[in-house]
Amino acid sequence: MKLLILSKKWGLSPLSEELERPLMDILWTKGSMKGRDLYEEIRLRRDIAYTTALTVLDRLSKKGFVKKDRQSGTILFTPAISRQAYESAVTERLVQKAFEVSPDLAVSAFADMFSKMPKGNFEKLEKLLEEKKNGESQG
Amino acid sequence: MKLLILSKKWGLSPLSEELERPLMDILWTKGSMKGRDLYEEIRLRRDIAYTTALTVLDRLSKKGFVKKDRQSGTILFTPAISRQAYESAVTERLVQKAFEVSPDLAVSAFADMFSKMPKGNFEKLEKLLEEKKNGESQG
DNA sequence: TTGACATTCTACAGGGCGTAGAATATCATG
DNA sequence: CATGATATTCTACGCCCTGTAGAATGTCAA
Repeated sequence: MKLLILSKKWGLSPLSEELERPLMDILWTKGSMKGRDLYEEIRLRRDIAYTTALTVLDRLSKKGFVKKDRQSGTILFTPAISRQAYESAVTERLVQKAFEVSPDLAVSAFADMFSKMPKGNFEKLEKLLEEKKNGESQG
Repeated sequence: MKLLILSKKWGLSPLSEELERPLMDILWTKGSMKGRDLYEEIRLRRDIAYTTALTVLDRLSKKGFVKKDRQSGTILFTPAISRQAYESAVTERLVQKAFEVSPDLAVSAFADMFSKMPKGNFEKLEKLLEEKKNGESQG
């Protein structure tokens, strides 16, 4: 099974770096939090109002990124999707789009990328490719 | 030298598929055109006003995608960047972003991509990688 | 100078997001 | 149960991007 984060209204929305992503980062790091604590945390970095944080958090929940569980009056915010899953979905989308534009160019862009990276990844890729070549498509 | 299509205001703007891209496609295909002709062309696909097409064309020129040359009253619109260059810049950006999110995940996303592709690309990549490995970074 | 045609200006709508005050809900406690 | 503290939701505005197009203005041949 594959998480897609695709809704009618927000086709994958790579979270905005401005506020959404930072908020998710906090949540991903801390696990579950009350709005107030989340606010305290984000406040360390940006000078915004409490309601601003809460509004965005609410939108995030409507987009399916955050789960809200009422714990007697106070709501507990929890990531509805793991950082891993999110990053995975995003990279997948990006890569997919790159190939949509042009497989050839995508391939060279990648090759290029590798020429600027630590050797380690090189072997990693070759290994992955080798696996794929031999057809283990483990899901 | 590397085309970036980056402006203060429009950081790479992958052209919208709605109108911008279709217009550029026409321009890329036909080379240079007068506004009227371009309009006739786009009109075959979408029912919009002449000024709509011209407005978008104008914005495109402000973004640096289109060059406008006045030919006695009438303007000749010409792509300021080739389709190739555009696609190249876009895929590069996409790939780059994928790696920014997570090199590991980017690599597997790519490997994944390859497992669903014609064999040809497989060898192509291996060849490219081989080249990079041996350090020919031809510009 | 005028009329036909082209280009530019101005404007609005709609969606996303940051922003936050107003309104409302929840709950412990008196 | 009423109240006040605290939390959540509603409503709204601004800004940006893009599609949309009429109004205003420019260009040129006749």
